[in-house]
Amino acid sequence: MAFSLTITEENYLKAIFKVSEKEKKSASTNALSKQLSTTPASVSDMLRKLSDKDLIHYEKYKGVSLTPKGSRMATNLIRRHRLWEVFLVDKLRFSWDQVHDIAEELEHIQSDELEARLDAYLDYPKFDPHGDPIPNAEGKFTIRNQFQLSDLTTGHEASLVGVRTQEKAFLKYLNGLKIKIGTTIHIKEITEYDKSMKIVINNRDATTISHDTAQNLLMKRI
Amino acid sequence: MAFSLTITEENYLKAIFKVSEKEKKSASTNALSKQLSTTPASVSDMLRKLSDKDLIHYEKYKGVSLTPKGSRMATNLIRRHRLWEVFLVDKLRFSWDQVHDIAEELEHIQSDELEARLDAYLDYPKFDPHGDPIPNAEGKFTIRNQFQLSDLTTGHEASLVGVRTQEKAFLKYLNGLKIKIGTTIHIKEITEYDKSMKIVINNRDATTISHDTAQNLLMKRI
DNA sequence: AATATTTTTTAGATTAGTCTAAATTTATTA
DNA sequence: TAATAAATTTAGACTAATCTAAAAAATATT
Repeated sequence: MAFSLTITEENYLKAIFKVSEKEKKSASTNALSKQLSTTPASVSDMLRKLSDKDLIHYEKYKGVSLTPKGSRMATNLIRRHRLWEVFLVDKLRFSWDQVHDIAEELEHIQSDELEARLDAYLDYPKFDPHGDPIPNAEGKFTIRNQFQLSDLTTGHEASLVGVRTQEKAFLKYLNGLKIKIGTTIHIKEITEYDKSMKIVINNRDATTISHDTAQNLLMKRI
Repeated sequence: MAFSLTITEENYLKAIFKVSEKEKKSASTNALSKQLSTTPASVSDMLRKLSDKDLIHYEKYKGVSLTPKGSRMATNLIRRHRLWEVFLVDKLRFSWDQVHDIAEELEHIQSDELEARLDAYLDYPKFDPHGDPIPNAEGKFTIRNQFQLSDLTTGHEASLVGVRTQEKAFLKYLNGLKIKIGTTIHIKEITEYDKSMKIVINNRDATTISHDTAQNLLMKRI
């Protein structure tokens, strides 16, 4: 029996998934309140509710983790979110910095049939427009060999497969540099004192990027 | 300043629009409670709120009508609903009896940009999969010369442009008869006592339909 | 180990949307 | 037109999600 959650409950599950993934351990009340822009008190309340529904493992003062059931629902939301992002970029020609908020709403539309048909219509994409993997219907993520551009040394080149942050300002900055998924980056020089990099983009434009930027670019060998 | 309403408020506006249109006058509390499957008490509460926001004209015990502002919001919801239905049928290959409930959720996604891009992607459709007109961005509906199949006499033929009800059972019945938008119907015979009609569909299959069915088929001359 | 600090939970309130039951207004009909 | 019925509104209560302030537990520090 497919029981359904409120949008708020769904957002809590997603937040728990994200925080646990980032911190590599159970999520704290405080971390969740930050992720969700609510107060810790609200989080405590909701954790009790989600626990009653068997979606999370929760012991007071000990942090939370998802049960298999909660995890399935969270990955399904991520799947829907990323499928909609592909739709918005590939079909409706939105740019990659415009799609997050809209997909944040679209992911809550309740229909397995819609999810399946959208997936087929988009030709079963494995990655979203930011290079993040789209879990399959069973919740499995494709793992990819990737590394930060900042890990590369002078003279080497690599191809962009993803970004580590989706801040709009960052994505727009990349637009300006004509850097997108698939773009080739060649490292010409690394400044020693601040690790900034002189790079060539797609064998055409030369520019210099900060270490911070280089850390946010996920690459694969060509 | 584009202020936004809750999904519930939006649904009330749509209900008021629909009831007023059907009854050709201001909507009563009871009619709205039926349309929305709530109690009259809930409707009274909400009417006060919508009135405070200048979305409806409301005098206690006198029924309600939409203000220009409320009307704009209602027609915009109808526009979005119908655009999504076109998407679901034309692009995702849903059948016309499956799309209402999903569009009912999709219409509430808040993004003018999304609406505009979807419209362009679908090539600015003027009618939805049930033949209902899609209002333009200014809220204007295309008016069409149409009549019920039941108004036609023996020997004449016409082409289906819409349906008067979207009950799933009715739409599925039409699927079974291979009747859809654009289908040609030729009237062979009308039984006098119950007004049932012997018809030929697309110059191929002959069948008999009830007067009730004939009243729900909207046609245009060929 | 005792104290101070941080984190988390509880208590009590608030808002949106809903309900039932009672009160009030409007409409119908005898 | 007075009585009855129907429609509508109000009163009071409930749930979900949130908040602030206070209490309690866990962690860090001296």
